[in-house]
Amino acid sequence: MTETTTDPRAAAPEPARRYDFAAAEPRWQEAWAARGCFRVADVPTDGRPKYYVLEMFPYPSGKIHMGHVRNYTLGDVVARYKRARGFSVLHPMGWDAFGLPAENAARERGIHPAKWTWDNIAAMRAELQRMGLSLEWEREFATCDPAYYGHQQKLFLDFLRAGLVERKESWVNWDPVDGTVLANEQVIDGRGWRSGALVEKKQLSQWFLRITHYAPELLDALATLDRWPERVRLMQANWIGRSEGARLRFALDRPAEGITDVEVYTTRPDTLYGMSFLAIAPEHPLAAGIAARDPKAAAFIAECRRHGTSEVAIETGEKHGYDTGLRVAHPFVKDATFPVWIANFVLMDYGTGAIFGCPAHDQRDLDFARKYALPVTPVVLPPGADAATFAIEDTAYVGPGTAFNSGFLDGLAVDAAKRAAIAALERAGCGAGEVNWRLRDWGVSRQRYWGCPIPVIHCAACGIVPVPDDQLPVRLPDDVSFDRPGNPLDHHPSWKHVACPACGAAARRETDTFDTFVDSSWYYARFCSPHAATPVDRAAVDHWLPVDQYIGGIEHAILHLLYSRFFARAMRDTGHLGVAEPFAGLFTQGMVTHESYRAADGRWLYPEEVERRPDGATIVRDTGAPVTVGRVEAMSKSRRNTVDPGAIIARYGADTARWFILSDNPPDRDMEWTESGVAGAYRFTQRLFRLAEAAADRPAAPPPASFGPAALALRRATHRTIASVSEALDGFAFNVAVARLHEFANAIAEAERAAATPDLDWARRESVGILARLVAPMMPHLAEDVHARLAPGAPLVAELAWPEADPALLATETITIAVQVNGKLRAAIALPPDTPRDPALAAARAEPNVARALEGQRIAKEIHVPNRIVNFVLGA
RNA sequence: GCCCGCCUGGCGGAACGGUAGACGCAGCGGACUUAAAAUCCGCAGCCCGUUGGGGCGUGGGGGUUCGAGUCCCCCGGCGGGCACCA
Repeated sequence: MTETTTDPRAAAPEPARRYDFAAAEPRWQEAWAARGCFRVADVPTDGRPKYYVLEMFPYPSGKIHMGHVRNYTLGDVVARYKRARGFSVLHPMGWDAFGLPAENAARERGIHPAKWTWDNIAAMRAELQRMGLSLEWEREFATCDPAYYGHQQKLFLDFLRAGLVERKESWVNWDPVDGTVLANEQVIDGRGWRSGALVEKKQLSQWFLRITHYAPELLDALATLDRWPERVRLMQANWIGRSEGARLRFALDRPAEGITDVEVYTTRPDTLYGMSFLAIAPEHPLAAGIAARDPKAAAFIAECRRHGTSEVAIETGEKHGYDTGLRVAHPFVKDATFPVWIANFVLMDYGTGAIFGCPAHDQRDLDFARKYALPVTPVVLPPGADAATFAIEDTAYVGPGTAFNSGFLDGLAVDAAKRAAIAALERAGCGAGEVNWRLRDWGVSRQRYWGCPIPVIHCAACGIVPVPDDQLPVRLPDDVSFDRPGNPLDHHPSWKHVACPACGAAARRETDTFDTFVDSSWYYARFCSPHAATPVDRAAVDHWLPVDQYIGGIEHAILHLLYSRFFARAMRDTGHLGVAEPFAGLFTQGMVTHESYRAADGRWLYPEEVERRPDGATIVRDTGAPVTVGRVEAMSKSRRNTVDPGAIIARYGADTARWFILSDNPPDRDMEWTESGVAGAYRFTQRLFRLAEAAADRPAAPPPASFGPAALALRRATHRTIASVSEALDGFAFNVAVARLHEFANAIAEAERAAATPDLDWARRESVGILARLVAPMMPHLAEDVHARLAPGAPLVAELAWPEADPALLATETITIAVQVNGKLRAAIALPPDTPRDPALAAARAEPNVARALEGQRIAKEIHVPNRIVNFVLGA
């Protein structure tokens, strides 16, 4: 299927010549591949400056979606543009191929995860290749290939030797029926998504990468990432969460299970006088001690375990507590004691797992205090408030102010009060100032089959024993079954039974696999030398890294990018890399959205099932039944508001799809995919082709000695467009580049209507030739076609340098200046560039409309901004 | 709940603090055609006015400025992230 025209009259005796994308696109794709246009060496020696363009590699779900089309089109524009600008461009592609969906397919449909994954890769590779991306396919790899993950195991072992790996306990969501750990997204209303069983928290011994070791560096280096979006840096800074506060000990009124005091971390030591309770996490050792002799406490803790581990679940869930009956002494107030509660909103992972509650100045504490009728004493007085009447209702006061009701702190501003409180704690020997981090170590253990095996062996005698380098990769076994709950690696009859590499005794292989974020934390480095026998070739990464432009979804703003930044540092400290920051430039694209449609019975409908009638009504195409048009939202299978890129490319061609996706709006915002928008983009490809045909029909001749007004005007438009499109592409304003090219096409069409003269003919051929090269990053196939028509036998556009604007043709003769009276527009005057103040003001006053507005008025001020504006400010 | 964004005609958007609405989509009018499609040309923020022109307008409210879509504060709506989805 190519064109949709089946009307026999379309094949009339003199058919209009049309651009046949279906024939042209594969032809140019083959030409690029045959000439090796996009190939670079691992360690180039040609002296060109390097530029590494990388888009986030896809998960091989089976089909590409519009989000991929957008992501890879953006990257391809950058890659092609930088190549034309003289850079040696590295632009690779691969597959983030481990993950849960493959295991789900195995459990639900009996397909082996490896087969499912590799079949999907083959299908998606073919789809990507039809997009005409300037990728170097010779560098392709998939993370599920032992040739990749073996190197990952080597990196892990190097990290282990460098002290960057730790084994510790952590809490997970446990599905007791399926016998598996659940992702937060698999916990729905407290139940496992598949089994429906009530989820429990369970403690497991897991592998952790010590990302917290780099917390200060990861935070400080954000300031150097000046080509990252500010909001991503902000999100990362908040995630790392450096806080200054105090660690302090509260003495228990009576020891419980050998524990005599509770340590608390607080960022608000200035509010200690507002304390009304102390709360510990349900997982706190003291809580366990109390539960041992108090069945009600044990029941409360068990109840807390039935809720999810996610921050959302903890923060939005109703606050519950259990009063242990224990009390603690206040560090500053003699004889004052406060109750110790176990509370479900206290996080064991942050600080010390215990807090002191100051309800007046912390919303969570206030909610808790109101629920259990605990006292609320304000101790920070907002500026201008009256100490006698200031009271807290439903909202905690967290703003600035001065301490009151606070003994020796009274009258101090918040910051000064914090310092004074810390100093007092240190003098009293019960606490000290401390910097704390929100960032936690990265738990990488997953109890799953379809992931990279963690290369260690557990030996009863030797403990944890790394798999020797010469036994890498530790390969996944192929013969696994998914018919039982739990981890297939653990169930495998023989795989885990191995001899200890150290002592030779019977030992057990680690059956956990890595979090798939590990796979994607260093793939950018592997692409520099994808066939190296070591994880990376040092000369190759030294040449290519960091990635100059990384492009992907904002949803990866925190985890993937932070893990990659960590991995680069860990690889640096183990000698694999010379850089700490993997991505010098980052661009985060918006989502692709579409209207959603619902039938009368509530069933979601695919866009191709509905039709919009001329009167505006939307109906089911086959039945004529009415359709409810829903919100425009992210494309998703469940709402069926998806558009298949394969179908779009088959119907309109890759260039049209690329052009529309670039033209619709700025790339960092969400875009709406519309049928009319694609159709418009398609019309433009045909229009451009017709302009090229018309220009190619003009005789080719050497440049004339001089140009008449029409030819000069066209040449000015041509060179202004070179400048404006270059500027737009440099700034990622691809929609603006598209608009400038539309204007340029309009200018060429206008010139086409003028009488043919040799100078104008020459300018027409020049303009269309330049148009082809300016359009090439976005519509590379059509650009080649047009270029080949104008200059048969010339090099490919993909091999040409970017056009240069002639400065002489960029200068203008007049500039339009706005004239305002009291800031209101009253006229526009045309002046030579850089007209000085006095003549500009005189010309402005001479405008009838301005003169009328100024008549009889006193002018208080005259503003003149050269080449921009004149503003007369009238006096009182 | 916490953190981070976004909001401009019917729609997507453009706009170094300096003529708001470039360009496109949809729409309307015209040309071409026996007719239609395709194509080409033109109109178009809203309101008042025959014209010249005037008023109002960038989610709402306030502020800074000669001048605010743009900078600051408050409010509203929509979206992203929250550590085992990728």
